[in-house]
Amino acid sequence: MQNKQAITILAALAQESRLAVYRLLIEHAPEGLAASAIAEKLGLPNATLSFHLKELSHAGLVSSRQSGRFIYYAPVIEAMNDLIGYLTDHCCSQSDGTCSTATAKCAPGKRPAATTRRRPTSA
Amino acid sequence: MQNKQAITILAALAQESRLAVYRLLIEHAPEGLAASAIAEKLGLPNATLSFHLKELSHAGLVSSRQSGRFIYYAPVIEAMNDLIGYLTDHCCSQSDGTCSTATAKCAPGKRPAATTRRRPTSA
DNA sequence: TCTATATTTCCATAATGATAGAATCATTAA
DNA sequence: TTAATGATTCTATCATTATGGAAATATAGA
Repeated sequence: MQNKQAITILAALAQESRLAVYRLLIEHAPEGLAASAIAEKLGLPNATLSFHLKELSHAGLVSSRQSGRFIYYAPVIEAMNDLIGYLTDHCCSQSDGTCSTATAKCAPGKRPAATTRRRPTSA
Repeated sequence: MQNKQAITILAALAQESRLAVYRLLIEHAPEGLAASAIAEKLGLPNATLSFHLKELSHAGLVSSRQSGRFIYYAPVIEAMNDLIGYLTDHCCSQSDGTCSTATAKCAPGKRPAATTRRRPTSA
């Protein structure tokens, strides 16, 4: 993943409403949700939501498909994976050539689906 | 990790100069670099760099320590780990209670230190 | 067609973020 | 104390992003 692409994705997620939209879509993956449903669930005006969906879309974090009068938005897991990969590749010391401590923390072998969970210090 | 904290960190990283600063510091972990060295290496005016360092600092992504007339900035790996943890916890479908596909991608068991690397599709 | 609904674009406004020169503060050495 | 250097804050300016009402653009059903 390129630097600029990472910045685009980071910026897309670094906004309260957009992060909420993305997380909501994750909860409804892989089908996604219609824009109207998102707007209602998050209490966002249509125009505002549309603006944010465009941002997320542009960043490649969500995809859209039309179904009748509805447009369904769904998360693009791969984009998030790429971002996590990018961060993981740059989250640990590279001066000594290894990622010893950090890797253990960054990429634990197995993890349960959790909402409020601490990173395991000793994976 | 809280939502707002994640947004703060994401916003701190979602800026070209700041991401460059952070990556530079990662290359020089754990000692870090003096502000002057960062400014020189990245070609940033002092005032501009100081502004960005404050942002990174505020987000908890870097720490600073004074040494003589120099102030050394170092990356806080834990903050990045927390962010990756947060993203990992929300990067995959939760509707079915599992993270099957996504987990394999998000959290590969072991990975080498790489600069330009693709996420392994089959971990 | 006409109507209702879903969504986006347009637009103006407000809020926030970035930039960098100049002034200021802090530390050290002479 | 004075001078030199490292770093931050002050300040003004410019640029970007967010907001949301109103108008415009689809789509589907009557």
